[in-house]
Amino acid sequence: MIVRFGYVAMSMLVKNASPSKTMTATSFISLSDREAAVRKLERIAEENLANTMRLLRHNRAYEVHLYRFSSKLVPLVSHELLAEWNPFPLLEPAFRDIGDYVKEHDMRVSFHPDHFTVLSTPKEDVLSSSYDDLKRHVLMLDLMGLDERAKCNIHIGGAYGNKEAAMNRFVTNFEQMDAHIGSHITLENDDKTFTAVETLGVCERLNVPMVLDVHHHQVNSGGDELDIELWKRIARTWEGQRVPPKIHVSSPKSEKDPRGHSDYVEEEPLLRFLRMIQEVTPNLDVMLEAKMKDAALLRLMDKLQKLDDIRLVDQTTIELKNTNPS
DNA sequence: ACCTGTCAAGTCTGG
DNA sequence: CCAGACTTGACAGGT
Repeated sequence: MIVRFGYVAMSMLVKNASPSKTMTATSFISLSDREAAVRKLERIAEENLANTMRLLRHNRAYEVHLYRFSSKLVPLVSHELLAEWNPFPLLEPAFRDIGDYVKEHDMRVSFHPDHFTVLSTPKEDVLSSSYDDLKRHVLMLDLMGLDERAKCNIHIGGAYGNKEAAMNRFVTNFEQMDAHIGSHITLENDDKTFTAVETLGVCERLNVPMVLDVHHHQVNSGGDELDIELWKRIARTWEGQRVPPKIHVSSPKSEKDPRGHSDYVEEEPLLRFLRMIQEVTPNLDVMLEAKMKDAALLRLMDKLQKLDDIRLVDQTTIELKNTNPS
């Protein structure tokens, strides 16, 4: 089994390379020259895209093949103050450069729109801004020239006191969307509301791939065990996709705060999972969600490479050998 | 240079 | 019905 690892948005190793710089709405308003304020926002966006390129070069140097873009590349873009603003023509060359680099080096990239993108909502205005947000994320992928292998990962959303109704609303609202947008979406189980089994059910209804978050399942399992049969169903949602299944891993911050994310990732729970699925899954991608980002990734690789059943393929890819053929 | 409070968003909880 | 918690990285203003 071949497993690749990646990290989210920002680097702990590359200094001053934030891809998420922004401006507050308050300070935008406080600038008397609106034209100048908009130009400032555009400069920040260009800086975020330039830093994203720096991070991709860093990823190439460290042989990191998996990366999630920041969802805050363009500051205030969804704010009502800037409803008339369209910065994308200006930013198109920068997006294209990023996409060219991703394709040239065979990287797998994604977005994770923030948790206020909620397709299960009963509110018309929330649904409308959720559509806008997804549209904008897919537009950015389009500007990069990336196809449906590049995903926007979201959660089901709120339950509003009735999970069944909320899931049905999600399905209906999803089906209303342009199929092009839908082809870029993955669904992930969350840490409070929709469990892995519930999320999987929605994925199967919509024929959408599911990103399993192992940590979320630990704190919000609904009593369901993550066994090989459940994994086979999850893996099946990736059939026909041109990318391997992806999972998220992170470790609990503490006993007091089991849902929080710790700085680094414990290897033992991950290894148990990988050893369970290795016979049915030849290729897997693992996104680390740790506070220490790429530093956590390198530390995990350092620990994994010492194990007898693991061989490093490159700096962030392992081969897990099958030591239990039965 | 560093520290503390504030900011974006939607949902959920408590009062 | 409304205020506050939740989450996260970064701004903003202070020392």
